[in-house]
Amino acid sequence: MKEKRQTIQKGLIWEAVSEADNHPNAEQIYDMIVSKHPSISRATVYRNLNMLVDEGQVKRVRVLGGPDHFDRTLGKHYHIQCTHCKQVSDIELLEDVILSSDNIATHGYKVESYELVFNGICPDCQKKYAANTQ
Amino acid sequence: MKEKRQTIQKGLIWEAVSEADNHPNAEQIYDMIVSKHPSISRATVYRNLNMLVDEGQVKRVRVLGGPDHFDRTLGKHYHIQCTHCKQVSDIELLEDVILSSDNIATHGYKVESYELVFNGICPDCQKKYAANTQ
DNA sequence: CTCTCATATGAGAAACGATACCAATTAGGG
DNA sequence: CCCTAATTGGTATCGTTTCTCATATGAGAG
Repeated sequence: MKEKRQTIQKGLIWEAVSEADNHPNAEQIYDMIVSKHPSISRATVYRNLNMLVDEGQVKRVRVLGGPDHFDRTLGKHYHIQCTHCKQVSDIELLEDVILSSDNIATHGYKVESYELVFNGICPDCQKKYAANTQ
Repeated sequence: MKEKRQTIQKGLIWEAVSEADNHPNAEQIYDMIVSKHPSISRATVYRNLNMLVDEGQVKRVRVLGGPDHFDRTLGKHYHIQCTHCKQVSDIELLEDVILSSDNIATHGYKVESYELVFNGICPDCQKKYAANTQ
């Protein structure tokens, strides 16, 4: 029974996500790899990212109205995206949001999950805005 | 000073959102209008939906990994999307989630907003699943 | 070590949602 | 009833992602 081969591309993609500390998106991961392995295809990056997410090795960070980002940190935490530079960062809730099912009027829905995404301005962009008025 | 003309297209689009009780997306709104006004263009639907959102006349409901939906209900509430049929419905939190800034470790970010989107299975799809095993 | 073949890759096309562009139309003030 | 800037319809383009398919390759069998 042959399945799930270990390829050098998959290794490189996992490595890229693991080394990045900035929640890269697929394009950024492609850019990180293409210098070492110029023949890699975008399709391969997307395919393997999906596999790695399915296998639970990396986490997909969806944001609103933009490409998915990918996270090496697997534990439960939330994310904030800079409205200017689109960078994604971790964000922690000191007191976790508890959304128990008896706090939701579901109108017959069976609630499976929720996603909580923050938007804001990152430290770098705050500085830029302070310096010059744009 | 000429600005913000009232066009029949804009009227039809507002009407469609107002009459729909199912948080339609742009394509569904286009479908609703095209029977009465066959010459309308998708571009006009997108343009006017953006205008109506800017003017505060309808609310944009972003979901993760799918087209935006539009809501005639303007007050603060949340949404749930069916993972099967992609239908969007209102959902109310009996006790509102309070995300005060001193409950968030922001790592230097200036938090502006957050979006909370639920996923689940709608009543119709629950029935379908109960009936036949897929 | 080689053969085999199912799985993965690379390259490009296509899907999909949304926006940009531009010539033609039109709302609505004068 | 004009005039003209705002809006429209049609199409091209964009950004992100998936699909297709011929070629290449990992890894188990011999």
